Amino acid sequence: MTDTNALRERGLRVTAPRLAVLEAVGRVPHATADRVLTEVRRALPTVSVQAVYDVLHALTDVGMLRRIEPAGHAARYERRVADNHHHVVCRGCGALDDVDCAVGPSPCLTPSSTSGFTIDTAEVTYWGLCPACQSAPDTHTTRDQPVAPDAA
Amino acid sequence: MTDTNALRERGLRVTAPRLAVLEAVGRVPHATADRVLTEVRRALPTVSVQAVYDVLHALTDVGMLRRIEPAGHAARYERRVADNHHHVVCRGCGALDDVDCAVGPSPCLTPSSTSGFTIDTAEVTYWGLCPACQSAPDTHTTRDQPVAPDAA
DNA sequence: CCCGATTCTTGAACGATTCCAGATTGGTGT
DNA sequence: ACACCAATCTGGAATCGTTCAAGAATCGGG
Repeated sequence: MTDTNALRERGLRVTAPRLAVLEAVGRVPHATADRVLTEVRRALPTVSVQAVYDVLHALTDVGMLRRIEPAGHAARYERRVADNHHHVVCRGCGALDDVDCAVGPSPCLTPSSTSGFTIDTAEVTYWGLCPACQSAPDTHTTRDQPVAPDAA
Repeated sequence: MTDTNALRERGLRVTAPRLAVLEAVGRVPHATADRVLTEVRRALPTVSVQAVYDVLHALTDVGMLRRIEPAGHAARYERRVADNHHHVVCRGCGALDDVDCAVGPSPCLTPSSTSGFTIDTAEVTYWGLCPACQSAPDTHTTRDQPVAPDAA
């Protein structure tokens, strides 16, 4: 299945920015909007900030991308794989990685009392320290030279 | 245990803004910083935005408050009770409520592979619709109640 | 190949939060 | 009680990520 066909199937027009965004998110695991912009501009130097946001929204809406929004950090995007995995976020540098849930397909999905809410999703986020921040306890104050695994 | 004593025990100074913030957060279940500011100003009209943020941070740091940051919404604060409960967030209006985890003390707390991360917390957020938004699917734009503006 | 709807560009605005510098205050030691 | 000094507060401006607005460009069915 090509990206072109995938777009058509969902009733979306096939445009250069959209293909480029899909390619970029596929290549850079958990890219921020800003990172996507940078990547896309290597191929299409003129794409606007707005175009990237529009495309990310459009693709997220039709389920071709998944958006992750760790508290206190910019949103990240990943190509949606059908599985229901979760994420770890580093408290030090914000690095993000995938985590498969150890216990069954959907644990925690059935809260005891929901106060009348209709629940459609349960989202699990793990917080901790990435390997780099474990060995360099206070280095995260240096915002300019992040040791973050996916920052470079 | 008075708030005054609780503050002293943690080595924090006892100031009017701090007591007022504690009182406000205790009274308004999941208040945003802005809401806390409004509440506090009823008693102390001159407190600054900054003072409220400073106090919220200080109290959060020593564990007297817990901060909740639902994706796409302003942070909320609650008086910490020792239990480990989770939260439901309404996709329609951003309403937030407490949820007790149905399955045991800490399910999902042991992910299979953590990519070398040291995990200290597992956070669970449920997403769905609150009772009001279930019966009024698209009406939340016309509501006067200043709940969080939503991207939906 | 033409047209209308969708998508893109540019540029400015936005809300939540933080940074800054200086004035004020709490509470420990005397 | 008194003074002192660091912790705290005030006011205002700045920051980040994201969105709004209006017009120009593009996609793709007929």
